[in-house]
Amino acid sequence: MTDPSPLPGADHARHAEPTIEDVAAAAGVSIRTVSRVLNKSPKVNAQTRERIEAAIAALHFRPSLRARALAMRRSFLIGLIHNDRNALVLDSIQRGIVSVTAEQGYELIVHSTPLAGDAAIADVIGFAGRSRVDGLIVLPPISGVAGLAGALDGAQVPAVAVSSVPLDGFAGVILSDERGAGAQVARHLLDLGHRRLGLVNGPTTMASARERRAGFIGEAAGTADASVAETAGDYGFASGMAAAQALLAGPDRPTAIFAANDIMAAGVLKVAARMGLGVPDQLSVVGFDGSMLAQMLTPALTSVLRPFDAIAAAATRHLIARIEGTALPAPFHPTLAIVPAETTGPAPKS
Amino acid sequence: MTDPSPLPGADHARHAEPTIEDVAAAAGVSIRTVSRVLNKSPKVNAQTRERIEAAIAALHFRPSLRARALAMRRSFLIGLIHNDRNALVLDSIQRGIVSVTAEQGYELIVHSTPLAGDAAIADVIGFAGRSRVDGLIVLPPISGVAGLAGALDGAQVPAVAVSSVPLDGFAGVILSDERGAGAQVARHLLDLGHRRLGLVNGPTTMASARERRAGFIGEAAGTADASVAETAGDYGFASGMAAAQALLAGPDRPTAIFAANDIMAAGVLKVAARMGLGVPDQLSVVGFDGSMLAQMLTPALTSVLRPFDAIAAAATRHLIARIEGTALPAPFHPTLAIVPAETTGPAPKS
DNA sequence: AGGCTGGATGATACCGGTGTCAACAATGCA
DNA sequence: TGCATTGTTGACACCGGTATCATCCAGCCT
Repeated sequence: MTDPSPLPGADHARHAEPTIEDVAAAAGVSIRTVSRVLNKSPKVNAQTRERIEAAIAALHFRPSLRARALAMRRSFLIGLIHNDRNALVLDSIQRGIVSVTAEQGYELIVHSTPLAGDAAIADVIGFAGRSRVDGLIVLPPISGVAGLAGALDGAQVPAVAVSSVPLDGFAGVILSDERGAGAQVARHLLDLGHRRLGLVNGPTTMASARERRAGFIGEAAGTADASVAETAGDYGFASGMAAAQALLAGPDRPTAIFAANDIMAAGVLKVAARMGLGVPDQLSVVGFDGSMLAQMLTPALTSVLRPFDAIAAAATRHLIARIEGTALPAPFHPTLAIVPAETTGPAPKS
Repeated sequence: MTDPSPLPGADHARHAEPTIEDVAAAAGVSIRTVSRVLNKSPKVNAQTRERIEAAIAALHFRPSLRARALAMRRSFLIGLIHNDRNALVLDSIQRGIVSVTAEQGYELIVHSTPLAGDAAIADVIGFAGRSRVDGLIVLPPISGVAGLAGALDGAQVPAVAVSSVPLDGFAGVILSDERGAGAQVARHLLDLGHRRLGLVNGPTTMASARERRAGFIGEAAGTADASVAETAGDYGFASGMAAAQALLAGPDRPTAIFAANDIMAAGVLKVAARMGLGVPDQLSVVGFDGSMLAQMLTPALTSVLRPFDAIAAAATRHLIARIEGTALPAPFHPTLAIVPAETTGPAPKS
């Protein structure tokens, strides 16, 4: 059949994986027909199909992702971009992504960039071009970098952001009620009798942080004698401590503090301890994310649980649908629920 | 040159990335010569090389990883396998890996398996076969699964374990002095005057945990009136709490507890707080890993710092050297140093 | 019976690179 | 000047799949 040329360079092949040709020979058909079976084409005789499937099983044949990718001009690779140094939830997110990619025939390729700003954009575009991913999943905080979505769009790379709210340029895939969650927290604290509230904001560049703030402040405004003292935070531990120090310095310090993520809340707890403030007796604290950190802190942190694995899975499904041009799934509305733990209690009498 | 056949199926190409052929045309050479430049072959005239490199730069050409992979029968993909649900350090590890893969022309592909035991082995082998990775990096705890190394070996997949000590079947790539670190912890506590020591072990199936224990107990044995009470742990938070409850129940409770990782140490702190034991006044606690959790706890946890990013980078370098058949780098000996924080202090008088 | 129709299958080009080997020019040496 | 040698370069097959198109074979119609 083929040219009887001596095979060149000897066979230093490590894998010796069977190829589609081996399957075709075993089943007595052409490779094209095997290919049809692999792609579930309906135009194959039932008996032929069975014969081929038997051969595939017997040989433990797995089609080479890269040969297929080359021919189809698609890589079946989904890229994940992250640059968070405090990625408490990275594991859940990857688990959620892989659960979907595995069932849809994709693989997850990860790029963790140490850069920020425009350099990060260049790095991401370079990664996408190099690895030829079919699509990209972008995590905060890099997903909030201005211009990233536009750059990806320009490079024709489908991308979704694992973000709770629509991000500039990114499609709104996950629509969680951050505002409502912020309101829930305020309501929880108000119901416990707190009136002087403290807020440690997330980065104001992030829409989700702004939403949480709006919900929290809006709910508090509904109670006449309630007030909110705000401080800036950047989701980092140090910023949580700094914010707490600022909030707790004066005489009319808040009796409850809401931090926009668990990490900053941990910083608040540390400052409270140093100041000798009992939690929750003298100060209540609420975090956000429901990460494992919340449970591991002492006292256990009251926090708003976000189902990261489900969120990541939904983002992945959306991305794959976009890549394949199939019907887009409806936006995913995760439930954000406050999980009361040990850091919230009735407001002190004083 | 080529057949003037009408291009089929129209061009629904999304990327429109330039190919090696475009570069060759722009530089007025054959694709083979461009390929030589890409592979840094010395057999190219300096002027020709410059011309080609200029064309590459002008066209923003990036060679397609998958075409190259197909031709070279290598994927340039390195797989990372993890199954830890409490991956506090996953981020550092991925950052360390990517810092090396990026500079060596590889990409990182991640598989997170929800399975355990033999099913996990099958899952990993399936992943390796499907994605055709050139090599695999395996994280604990799945790296400790009996038979995994053998299975990978049988499948001809080069693999390294990011493990501190030689693991059954895996090459000893990282050789950290876990025993010495365990001894350091004991010494620290003995120097502070503690004599009744508690130990929350890691899984006894893990060599690194056994080493830490041996070092800790060995060092304590050198002090006549010192004693060590041991309990079992599985690196999980709940097991840390359970162990602490067991250790602290009796009348002659230890005045210092060493937990084999930070997560279990957090559990110990929580139990101590519930029992009203002041830390470090009545009880000292030491963790292991030096994760960000240690700093975020209150009081800040004394822990043994492990440079996970450097460890992961070293493992990656070793793996790539194995893949490419170049000289293996010397085993990496990371320094494990105890970082005193707020959870250790002088033994109580009593 | 002959032509038409549609389903099943195969031959062959192609995806974008690399490996092999031959062709060719320039150089060194006798 | 003739010839071997070295340095550059290109033609072509190939990696393992998929896409296009042609072919073959029944079954059906007039």
